[in-house]
Amino acid sequence: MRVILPDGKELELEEGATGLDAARAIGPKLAEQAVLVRSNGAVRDLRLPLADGERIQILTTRDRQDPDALYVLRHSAAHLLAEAARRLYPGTMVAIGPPIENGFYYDFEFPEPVGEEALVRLEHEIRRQIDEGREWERWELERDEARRYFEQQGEPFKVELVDTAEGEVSFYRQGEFVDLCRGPHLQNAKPIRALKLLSLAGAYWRGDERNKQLTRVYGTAFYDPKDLQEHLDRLEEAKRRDHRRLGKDLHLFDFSNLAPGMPLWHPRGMVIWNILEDFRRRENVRRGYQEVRTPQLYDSDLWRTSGHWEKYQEHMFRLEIEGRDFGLKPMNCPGHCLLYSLLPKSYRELPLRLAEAGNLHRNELSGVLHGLLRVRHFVQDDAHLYCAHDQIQDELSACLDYAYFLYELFELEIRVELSLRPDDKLGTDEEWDFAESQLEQVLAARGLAYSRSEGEGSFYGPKIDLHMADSLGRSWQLGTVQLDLQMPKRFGLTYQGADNAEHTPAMIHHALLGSLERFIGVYLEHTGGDLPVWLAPEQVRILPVSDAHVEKAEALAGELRERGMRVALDDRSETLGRRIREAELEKIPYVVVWGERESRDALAVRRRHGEQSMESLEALLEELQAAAMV
RNA sequence: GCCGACGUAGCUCAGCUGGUAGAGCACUUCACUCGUAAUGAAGGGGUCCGCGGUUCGAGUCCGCGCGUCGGCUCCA
Repeated sequence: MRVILPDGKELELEEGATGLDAARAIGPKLAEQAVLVRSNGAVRDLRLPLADGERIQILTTRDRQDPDALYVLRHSAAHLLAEAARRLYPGTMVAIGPPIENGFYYDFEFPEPVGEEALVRLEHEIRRQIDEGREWERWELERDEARRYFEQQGEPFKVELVDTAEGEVSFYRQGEFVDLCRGPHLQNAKPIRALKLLSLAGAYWRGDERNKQLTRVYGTAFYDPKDLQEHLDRLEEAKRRDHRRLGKDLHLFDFSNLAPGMPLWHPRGMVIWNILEDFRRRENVRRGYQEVRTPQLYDSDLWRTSGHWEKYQEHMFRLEIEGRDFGLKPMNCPGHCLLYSLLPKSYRELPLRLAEAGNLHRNELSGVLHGLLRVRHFVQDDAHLYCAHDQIQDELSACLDYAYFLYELFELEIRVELSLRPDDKLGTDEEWDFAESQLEQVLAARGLAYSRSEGEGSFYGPKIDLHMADSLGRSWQLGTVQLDLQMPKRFGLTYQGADNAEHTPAMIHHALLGSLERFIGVYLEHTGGDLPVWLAPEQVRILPVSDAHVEKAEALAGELRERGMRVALDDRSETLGRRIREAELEKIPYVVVWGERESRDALAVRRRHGEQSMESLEALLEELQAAAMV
C-alpha cells in the first residue's frame, strides 16, 4: 500500500504498516522524534495502522508549539500524574485525565484529602519517572475483559467508563500504570522536558453535583522549558490586565466585605458608567425604544406567575413585609409584562419596545462571585420587545444589528451560541420548534457562525448568547437575545389585531452589553485599562513645568473644559518626570506640558505610551473632539 | 454551595521553630521650581479579617464564622 506525504510524494509501505513504520521508512531520526500522525486533520496514535492512499503528516518533537503535538504530550503527562498519584498515595482511585487548553488535569479520589503540598510531591515523582524512562504501550480489549480488569484493580470509575464505551476499548500502559484511554500517546516520556503542576480543585464525577466530588490536579507541560516560561509569563501579563487590579489602580470601583458581590463605584468609575448609560439611552431612542421604570420589589405572586419562583426562589433576595412574601427583582421581564398589561393594547402599538436599566439582585452562590464579572447586584442594558408573530424576524434582526453595532464600536470578538430547549421548559414542543427556528433563521440571514447548545436555553425560550473572553481566556456571556412565547401567555397579555380579534404577542428579551458591571470588567481586560478617549474618566492632564506656568495652564484647562473635555491640572510641586510617569500609569490618554517654550500655537502633547508632538491648540482640540465623539 | 489556597498599614508584601509588628510605594509637612516614566528630608498611619480556645504569653497553634483567589457545579 502507499500513503501520501505532505510534500505530495508517495510512500510505499507493507500492508498494515503503522504511522511509526512510515516514519521509520523515511528516516530513523524522524522515527525517534515522532509524536503523532495527523491524517486529514485528525490526530492519530503512531501505533495504529495506516490506510492505503491516506494523506499523512508525521509530527515530531520539533513541532513543539503545534496544538496537536502539545495535546499528545499533555495527555501523556496526565498519565504520568496518575501513575505518581497511585504510587505516592496508595489506594487512590483514578477517574479521567484529559489534555485541555494550555495543559491537562487528572481527577482522583484520594484515600485521604490532600492539600497543595501534594503538588510538589507529585511533581517530583513525575520527574523521577521521566528520568527513569517511561514508554507507552498500546493494546485493545473486549469490553467485558476490560470491565473485569478494572473491577479486579478496584477502579470503579473506570468500570463505569467501560460500561458506557462501545465495542473494543484501548489501553495504554507506562511503568506501573495501565489506563483505559483513547490515546494518542507519546512513544516515551523523553519529550516532556517541562512540566508543572499548577493547582488543586474539587470536581464532581462526570460534572454532576449529585455525584461524588473528586480531587482534580491541574498541570501543564511543554516540549521546551522556554515555552513553559513563556506560558507562565503570559499568566503574569494576564494578571496585569485583570479588571480587579485595574479597578483598584485606576480608582474605578471597589468591593467591601460588608457587601459581597456588590461593587462600590468610585467617582472615576462612575464617569465610565454614566457615559455608557447616556450612550445607551441615546441609542435606544434612535432605535425606537421607550424607557420605563418598574419596581425593585414585588410580591412573590408576580414571580409565581412568571415561573421564576418555582425555579429560582433560592437565588432571590426575599423579605417579609406585613406577612407578605416579597422578592427583590432578579430581572426586569415580569415587571415589564405587568406594565404591558396596563398599557393600551392595539396592534398599532406594536412592536412595543420597553427599555429599563433596572437594578437587579441575584443571590449567586458565594463560590461563583468574581470581581465585576459575576456579581449579586447589577444593571443590565435590558429591553423587552412585544410584537406580533409576523414582526419577530424584523425585530430579531434589528436586535442583532444593534448588538453588532456595539461590538464593532468596542472592537470586541464575540462568540455566538444558540441555546436550545432545556428539560424543564415551559410550553409545547411546537412552540419551541417555532421559536428555535426563528432564531436559526435570523442567524442564518446574518451569516453568523455559531455553536448550538442543547438544553442551555431559558425555561421560557431559546436564546442567542453572545460571549466574550476575559484576559485568561475564560468565556463570559455579555449579550443575550431571547424569544419568549411563554411569559405573554402566563401574564395573559393580549393585543387587539386589525381583525378585531385578541392575540397574544411574542416577547423578545435582550441585553446587548449584558450587565454594565460585567461589560466594564471584560472591556477593561480587553483594553488593558487603555480606554478610548470617549470613555476615559480623565481625557487630558495638563502639567505646568513650574509654578510660573500654573496660571496659563489653568487657562488652557478652562478652555478645554469649555469645549467639553474632561481635564485635570497637576500642579503639584513634583518634578515633571514624575508627573508624567504618574499620568502614564493612570493611563491618561493625553498629557499636555506647558512651560516657557509653549504657546497656543505650539503645545507639547504627549499621548499614551509616549508618543509626542507639537500641536496648535486648534489641532489638538480637533483631534480630541474627533476621538471623543461617538 | 463544594474542593484547595489565602486574609498583616491605602497598595504590594516580609515577619524562621509562639516572646505584644516591619519594608517599599502611597499619604501629610518642609525644602526644591524642575522639560517628557520615580528630587530630597521629616512625619503620621495597624482591633495583624472576626469570634472562641490552647498557653504565663497568639499575627504565629487549634476550632468555628466571614471574605477573597483558582477550580467544580450553577448562571432567569
